[in-house]
Amino acid sequence: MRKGKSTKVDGDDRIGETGATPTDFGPLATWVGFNLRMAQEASFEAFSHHSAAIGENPGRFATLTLIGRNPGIRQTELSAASGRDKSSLTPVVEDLVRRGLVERKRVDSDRRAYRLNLTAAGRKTLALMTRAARKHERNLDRIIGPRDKKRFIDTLKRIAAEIE
Amino acid sequence: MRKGKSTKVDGDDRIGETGATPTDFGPLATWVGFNLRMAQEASFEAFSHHSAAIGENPGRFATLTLIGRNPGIRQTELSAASGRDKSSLTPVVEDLVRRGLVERKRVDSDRRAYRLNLTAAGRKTLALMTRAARKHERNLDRIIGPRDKKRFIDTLKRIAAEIE
DNA sequence: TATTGTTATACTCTATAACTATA
DNA sequence: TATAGTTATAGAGTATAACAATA
Repeated sequence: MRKGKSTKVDGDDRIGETGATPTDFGPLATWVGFNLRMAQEASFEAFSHHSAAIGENPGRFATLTLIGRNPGIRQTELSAASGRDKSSLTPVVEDLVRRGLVERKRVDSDRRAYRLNLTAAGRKTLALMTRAARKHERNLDRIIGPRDKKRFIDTLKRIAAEIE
Repeated sequence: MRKGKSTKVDGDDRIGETGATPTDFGPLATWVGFNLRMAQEASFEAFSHHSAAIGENPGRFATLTLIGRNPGIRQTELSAASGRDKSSLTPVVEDLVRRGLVERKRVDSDRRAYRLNLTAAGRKTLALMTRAARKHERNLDRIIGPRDKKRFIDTLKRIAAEIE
């Protein structure tokens, strides 16, 4: 969780005044990278709040969605799909299993691997989170405007795919 | 640092086939929040690479820029401007001072506080990072397209400011 | 009493490398 | 030899709470 960000600062007398002076962000203010980060952090935190009301967090949401959409997915696949190392996923899956949201079954044809599936409780939690996500999306839609949304998402996708 | 993300997964036989099957991202694929995160991570990682070539990281860049643009800024102001708790900033500033990029001076009129300024070495490092950032921005510009850039940044700013 | 910055502590998320058990 | 998943470990980045010095 993150502190609310404020652009104003108090008690700033470095330019010989006694009143508050806004901080100068310099070139940061006009750069895509910086604004991308600020927008993502704000959006992420807002969704964290919605998720917390369900007792979950945004990362769990992505994991549950991927498992729900790809029944029987194996951990290595899941790790590739979410762009995280498989070792990063171990504690996440462990937590979901422990809380009864996901079940693991050994694969008969390859006994090294597990298949992951949502349990009934997992589906229920995913449904709750999906509802929260839709609400969050409606907030974002309101800000972006329906006309620009498609192009906006397309640009984000191209950044993720093409940046080097 | 993060693994490259791949959408394809291998060895997926969960739907009775032997060939590779793309993972289904379900509603994630069309949601702003998710794509915002993916784009930000990709952009951040790309800039991390550029920064690493200078021996720095993106977080240091923002801090150095804020100090450079606001000479004599105090740590509490800096923490407000960057949206982080003051205690999170202590080790960052300590590191910058230790490496000779930033200097701290006690404020005469308020001996609890410090003022932060870049040293000559700090200005030099900031100049190098700024150059790397410009290169990174040119990559982003190429992807976004000059026509859409202004609107894209404006949308990001509004998300950061208005999301709840 | 309130504020500035530090310290102690803890939590989340991530990675690499070495390991096991299988293939 | 190679792969699936775990363990051990580490690092970055963040927060809260308590603290000393000063206001």
